[in-house]
Amino acid sequence: MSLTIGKLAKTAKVNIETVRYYQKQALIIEPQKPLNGFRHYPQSDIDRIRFIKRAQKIGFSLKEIKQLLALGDENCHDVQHLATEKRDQIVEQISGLITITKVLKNLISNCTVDSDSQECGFIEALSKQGFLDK
Amino acid sequence: MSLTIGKLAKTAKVNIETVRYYQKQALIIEPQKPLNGFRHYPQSDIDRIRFIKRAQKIGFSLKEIKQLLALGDENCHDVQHLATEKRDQIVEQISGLITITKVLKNLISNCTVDSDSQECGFIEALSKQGFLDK
DNA sequence: CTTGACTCTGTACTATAGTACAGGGATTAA
DNA sequence: TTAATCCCTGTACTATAGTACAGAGTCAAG
Repeated sequence: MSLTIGKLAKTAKVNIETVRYYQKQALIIEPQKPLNGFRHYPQSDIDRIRFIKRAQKIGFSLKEIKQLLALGDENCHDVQHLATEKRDQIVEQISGLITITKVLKNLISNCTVDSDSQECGFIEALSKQGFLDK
Repeated sequence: MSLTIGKLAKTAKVNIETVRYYQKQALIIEPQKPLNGFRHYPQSDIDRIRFIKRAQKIGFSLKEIKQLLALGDENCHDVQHLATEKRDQIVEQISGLITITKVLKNLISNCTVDSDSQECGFIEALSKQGFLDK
C-alpha cells in the first residue's frame, strides 16, 4: 500500500512542503509520477521522515542526516565515526557556552555593583576591550 | 577627526560591507552624505562596532544588541534584565545540549555493542521511536 | 590629466530549514 | 455535473549575519 504526499505528511507529522523540501534535498526519493496523476509514496517513507526528525533532535543537520541515510545500517564503523564527531562537536559547543555564561555573570555583577552610580557597569565593561578581544 | 568607511572598517576590523549592513540594520547611524562626496564617520563608530562584536561573542543577536545600544549606559536596570534573560537562555541551551550528548553517548554504545552483528545499533536505535519522540 | 584607489547604490548570493503562495490540473463526493 | 479537496510546478519569502559584485562616480598622486 502506498500513500499520497498529503497522507505521508500527515502521518509523519510534517508539512507537505517539508516532504517536498526533503525530496529536493535528496533525503527521500521522489517517486516517479504516474503520467498525469499523483505520486505514490511507500510506507517506508514514514519511517524515513521520522528518522530524519529524530536525527535532527540530536543535533544532526540535514546534510549530515543524508550521510547517515546513505551509510544505512551496514556501515556501523562510519556511522560511529560521524556520531562521535557530532558528540565531540556538541561537547565543544557546550564548553563555549559555559565560558559565555561565566562572562555574562561577571558582566552582570558589574551592573549591580554600580547601581548607585549613573552608569551601567555592564555596558561600560562591554565598551572596553577585555579578554573578549583577541 | 572623522573617517571614511574604508578606514572605519579597517580600524574596527570588519568588512566595509559589514559596516554598510550595520547601517541598514540601524546599528550605526549613516552619516549624511556631503553632496557628491564620501561619507564621514565619527571616531566613536569604531567603538560602537567593537561593542557590537563583543556583544555578539557573548551570545547577543544583532537585534538584541540594537536594544542594548538603545538603552545605553543610563538604563542599567533594563540592561541587566536583558543580560540575565540572555544568561538564562544560554543556561537552558546548555542543558538541552547536555541531554543531547547523553542520548548520543547512549546511541553510540549501541553501536559498539552490536559491532559483531550485521546491523548498526546506532541506526537501528534511531529508527525506532523512543524517548526522542513525544 | 590621467590612473588607480576608493566610495556610491543596488542587487544577488551564501548557509540552514523550511513556509507560503500562485496558477494550474486531477480526483472525489454529493 | 459541479464543488470541494487534493495534487502539481515554480517562485518567492521567513530569519540570521553577512559577502560579493556590477556599474558608476569621486578623490588624490604623479
